[in-house]
Amino acid sequence: MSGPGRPRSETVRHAVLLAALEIVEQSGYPALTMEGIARHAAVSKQTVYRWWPSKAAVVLEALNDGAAKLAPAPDAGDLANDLRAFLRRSVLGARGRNARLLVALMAEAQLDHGFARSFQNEFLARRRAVMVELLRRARDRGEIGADANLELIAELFFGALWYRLLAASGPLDRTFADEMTDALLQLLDHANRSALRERAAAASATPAGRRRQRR
Amino acid sequence: MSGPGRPRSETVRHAVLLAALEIVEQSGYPALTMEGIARHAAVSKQTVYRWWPSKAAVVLEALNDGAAKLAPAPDAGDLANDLRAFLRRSVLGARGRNARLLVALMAEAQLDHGFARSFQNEFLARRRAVMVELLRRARDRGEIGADANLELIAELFFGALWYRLLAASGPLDRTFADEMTDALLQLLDHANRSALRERAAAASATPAGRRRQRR
DNA sequence: CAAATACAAGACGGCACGTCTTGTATTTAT
DNA sequence: ATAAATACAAGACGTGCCGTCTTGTATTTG
Repeated sequence: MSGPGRPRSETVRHAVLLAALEIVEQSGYPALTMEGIARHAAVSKQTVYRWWPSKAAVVLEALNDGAAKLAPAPDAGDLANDLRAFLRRSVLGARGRNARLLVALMAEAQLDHGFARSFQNEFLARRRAVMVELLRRARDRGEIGADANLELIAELFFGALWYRLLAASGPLDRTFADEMTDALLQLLDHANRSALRERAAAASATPAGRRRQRR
Repeated sequence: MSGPGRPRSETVRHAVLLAALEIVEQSGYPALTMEGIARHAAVSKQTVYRWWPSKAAVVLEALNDGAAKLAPAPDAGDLANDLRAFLRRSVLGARGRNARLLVALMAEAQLDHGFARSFQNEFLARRRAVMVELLRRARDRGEIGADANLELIAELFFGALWYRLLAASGPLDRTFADEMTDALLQLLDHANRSALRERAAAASATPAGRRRQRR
């Protein structure tokens, strides 16, 4: 399968990712340089450039490596509980060391168009997709009106999350996650009621089933 | 009033701000350097460093200089119309050249803690404050329940706005502004109804199991 | 005139950039 | 075994910007 030639060293790869994380931890992302990564990893500079086009690419891979696989959304079959769990996990996962890495990557994405593409496709869009999938399941179960703009709902959440990360406008705690959950549920509930109202208009009145069904 | 010594040259100040804008326009923010600013403005490098600590500070001043004064929120005495107008203006004002400057400044704020303070205090917080003030007036008129979390509402909007700017998740058009308006109005409307319900709840015990309470 | 401040011009060492060169190590195909 | 192909180490190289410093000139107030 793999052609001729010396295979890529997994040891080197890990050393580079680890070095990047350690430098960021000790000196902050702005102090991270390609040269510094190579030095700290005891690796040739050329080798770093061979596999990663920029320090941001290194950090992104380190971050994704740490998260291993993209955590799937909870699926207990109940919108309110699933959404609450997902938002809590997302909010709490964007603190501490991860917060430092995330804001650095978002900053870099604004300054490097090439990296921006990777970051949007391999990170931001995927996170939104997980949440939209969670919402879509609820919609298929009939918990949400078919007219709900799921993408916009996801954007509202990730927008607020990133805004707190980038603008330091407030804490990223469970209270924030739950306030967001309540707000989003309310928006979705409204869409649901609208849909019900329309459906009811056709087949006489089932008066105001204004309840999200709990299983 | 001003002490002895040669006064600061307003000509030089304008030349520096203009040079920064032109360089960003022509070559992009990453290509902007303190040296380049000085060269392009035909000004001594030392002079630039005397008045601005970083290129981001130059750009921020250029941006604020362009906006002249912070545009006040519309105040026609009607929440829905005022909010819609404000969001439309905010969204449309974050496009084109401004978009390039804004994302660059947000990026820089993540990499430079000193600049982050200025940016948050002299820009982000002020924009939020204008919107919160708009909402507060509506609350004083009784259009919004007294328990509504106005700061969170403002965060939802600016979060989504910045997310579209930074993550390129969708267009910054009037449709987006109006969708946001509808969503926020709905959240505020709910708060209003909650307040009414609580006031009326003195008479009847609330049966409903598991109601989301606002804090 | 003296003191104080602003500005011009440019030198300076330091550092990271990204590329290039040279040599060695490790794998596959013949 | 040999050749081809690829990975890696080590480091030189020119370029550009960093932020500071030096020297000299211009402009204002007291």
